[in-house]
Amino acid sequence: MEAKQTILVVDDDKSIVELLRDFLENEGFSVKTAHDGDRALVVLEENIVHALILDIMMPGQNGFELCRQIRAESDIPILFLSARSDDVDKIRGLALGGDDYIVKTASPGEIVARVKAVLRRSHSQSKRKIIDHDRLTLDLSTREVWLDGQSVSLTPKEYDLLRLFAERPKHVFTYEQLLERFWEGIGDKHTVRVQLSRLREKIEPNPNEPQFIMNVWGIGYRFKGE
Amino acid sequence: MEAKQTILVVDDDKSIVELLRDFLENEGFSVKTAHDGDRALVVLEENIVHALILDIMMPGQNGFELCRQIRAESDIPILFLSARSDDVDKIRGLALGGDDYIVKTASPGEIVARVKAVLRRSHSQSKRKIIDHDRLTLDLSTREVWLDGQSVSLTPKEYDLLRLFAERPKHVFTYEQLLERFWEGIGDKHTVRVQLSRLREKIEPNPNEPQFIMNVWGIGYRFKGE
DNA sequence: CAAAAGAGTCACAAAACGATCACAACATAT
DNA sequence: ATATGTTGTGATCGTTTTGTGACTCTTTTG
Repeated sequence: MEAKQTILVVDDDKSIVELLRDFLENEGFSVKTAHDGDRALVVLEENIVHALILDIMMPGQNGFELCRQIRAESDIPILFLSARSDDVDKIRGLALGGDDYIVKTASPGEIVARVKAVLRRSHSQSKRKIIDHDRLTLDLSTREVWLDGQSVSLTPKEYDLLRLFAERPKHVFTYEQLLERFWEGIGDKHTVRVQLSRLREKIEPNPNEPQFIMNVWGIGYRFKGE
Repeated sequence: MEAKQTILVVDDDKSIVELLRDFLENEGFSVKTAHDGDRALVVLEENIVHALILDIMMPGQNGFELCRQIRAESDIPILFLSARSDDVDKIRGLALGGDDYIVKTASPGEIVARVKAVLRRSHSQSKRKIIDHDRLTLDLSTREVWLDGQSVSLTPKEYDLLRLFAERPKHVFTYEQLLERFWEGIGDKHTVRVQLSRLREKIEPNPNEPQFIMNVWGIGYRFKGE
């Protein structure tokens, strides 16, 4: 008894739009359409849309520009449509969280599969994964961190490190493992130490007596147990 | 009455993927496949996968990057595939817990054997790798040690020594073997004795009458047997 | 039982390790 | 272009670990 999911298809080529509408409606989706960027923005404002299929190459305002505007407002997953597969790299660079791309020559089945996959991902992501260690809380979907309910602002690397540790409490990570994972294997232990020092300064009530990230002499670090 | 185990094979080379599928299905595994990292992530979300065979060199997002993303989410064992054996060192650094690697030239039988080994390990590891000798307990993944339930803090060398002994109770290690293994062959018996003296002080209820690490006159040491 | 070799302990110094600061390089946002 | 934030590197300082030498205790052996 699940509500229909709504997909917005944006393409100046009307035959493609109608083709996609057929496939998607067939699969039980509700479909909205737009033939240019401005129209798309209007539709987005007037409807609850769960995902967007967007042609990159459109006259006037192109797909990338539109994408940026949308992204400023929401996290809705976007599936990029492109005629040639050359653009794929560009799209990769642009792609965020739940995004994907399709070449126009893809089969109906494949397109529908991608749409479903993208929706599933954004779904499970919106279920909000949270890690909680009494005083410290991480929200994995928003990358927010709180200490005693107080929001803490971390840099990307700080957050990534903390998340790894918090997800596997008590597990000891060696310097080598951390370097491999966060520094592509280049750098030395010192880099790790400095980074963790900075992280501690932000999340440890008293950095001199760490409560969360403990050092394991000669080996590496681990997140506190119990 | 055991459920089939599912293996995900990720490689851009479709012929290799199908080859592996044949071998593995033949052995009673259920096999999923993906030809790039993004697809792999989707498959992982949609299925219960017990192990992953992953090509390191793939166009676009490479295997290391994918591995990192997966590792952020789960502990699933990963078997790395590589064409050349040069990468082995890198993989070693990256590998955690139950991981392993295979060169593409390996025989079908070998590959299947590795998969099974890795699954066995991850199985017994999820039960946490622990060595227990009634009064003394080691947790190999966190390097923690307890004596009568009381946590004992050991230095790296102390721990490494203890672990070696505890893993092979009753086995006699000569001074020469210990020096070879922990001191790169340089140093003399005296060094070993001092080190073990310190270790005993921490783990022996009464260091004058050792319960765990016994001396073998003129030869070396061994861990107690019953 | 005495001598010799092995084993254990203690104290001290050298070495390795860890934390932090300051600054430069780099990236990002405005 | 400027300002801001992030990250890596080098220098420094305090701490922990570890090797060494002196000394004592124990076991073996003749």
